Amino acid sequence: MPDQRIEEVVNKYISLSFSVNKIGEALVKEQLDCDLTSEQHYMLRYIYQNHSCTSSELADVFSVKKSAITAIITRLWTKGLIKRTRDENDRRVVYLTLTDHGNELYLETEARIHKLVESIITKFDQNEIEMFIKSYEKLHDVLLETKKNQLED
Amino acid sequence: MPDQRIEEVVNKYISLSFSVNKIGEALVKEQLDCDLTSEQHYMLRYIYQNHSCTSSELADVFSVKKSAITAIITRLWTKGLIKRTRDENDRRVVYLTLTDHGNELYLETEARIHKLVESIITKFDQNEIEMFIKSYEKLHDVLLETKKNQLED
DNA sequence: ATTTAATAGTTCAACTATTTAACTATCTAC
DNA sequence: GTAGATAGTTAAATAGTTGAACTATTAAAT
Repeated sequence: MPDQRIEEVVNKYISLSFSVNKIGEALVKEQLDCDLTSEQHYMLRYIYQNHSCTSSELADVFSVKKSAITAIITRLWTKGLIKRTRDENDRRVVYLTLTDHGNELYLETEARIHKLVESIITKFDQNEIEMFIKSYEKLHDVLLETKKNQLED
Repeated sequence: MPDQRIEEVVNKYISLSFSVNKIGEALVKEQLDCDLTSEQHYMLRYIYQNHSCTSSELADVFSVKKSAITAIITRLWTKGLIKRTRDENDRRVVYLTLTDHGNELYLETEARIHKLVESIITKFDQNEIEMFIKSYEKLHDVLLETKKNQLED
């Protein structure tokens, strides 16, 4: 690829990713309950999908410090959406799981978000969206790799 | 597309977009000066690309309320990175422009981010990245349309 | 011309998210 | 047993965001 085209693609990617993210987040936020924030929802999502997880795991996945996770999960705990359980073999470790209420709320919210995303996905033809997802997955892998390389610096 | 596959694609899109955004943002944040936040940088970026803009425009582009913009631009103003100029024909309107310092800082930072994004983009073959960008653009258009439709509700 | 309605941006208070630094257990390695 | 490392928490400070109210200012209606 000629250098000039790379420059254009890079610029386009930066602008698109910014805008897609902003609008995407705003649309998702409208599907949330008034007392659940976007970060909180994604946290419930991760816990739901993994049945249980630790603060360190969340900190890694969300690319933030452990103390940020503590603040968010304390709010979720205060709302009765998650519970904390100490690991019996390593008392430093706390497992986070969803309460019944947390489970219900998550599922209701996620259903609304699914509907939203579905309305968007179905505007693409099948071949195009499959190719897009495949490249998105590759992008994800490249970003993960880049993140790991920078951690080693 | 069969319903089941739609469900899979939707779920995959939600997970990927969350993760790509989180990691992408973390990587970008590492290219910033220690006293410039991600939001502030993107604001400088928008002002730079448009030479001048209003708070309302920024609020629309960033999908936030005008008061959020006021808070951010006041911080940028305090740092000497932008200036405010009242429109002479409509005294309610304030135009935001970059100062020389703001300009310099933006360009330096953006160069580092470009390098980062370039290192990622060049991991794709030309055909794939061109197709990806094309679909990303379409996604952007669909999201914009969806946002507009929801504003009318 | 006057009044009412709408708009741009600001202010304020409250809340959420994030960081850093320090801390309290707890575990691991020697 | 001691030193070092780790998981998660605490506290303070900063940034971002919302909703409500506000101050001009402009536009529309009367």
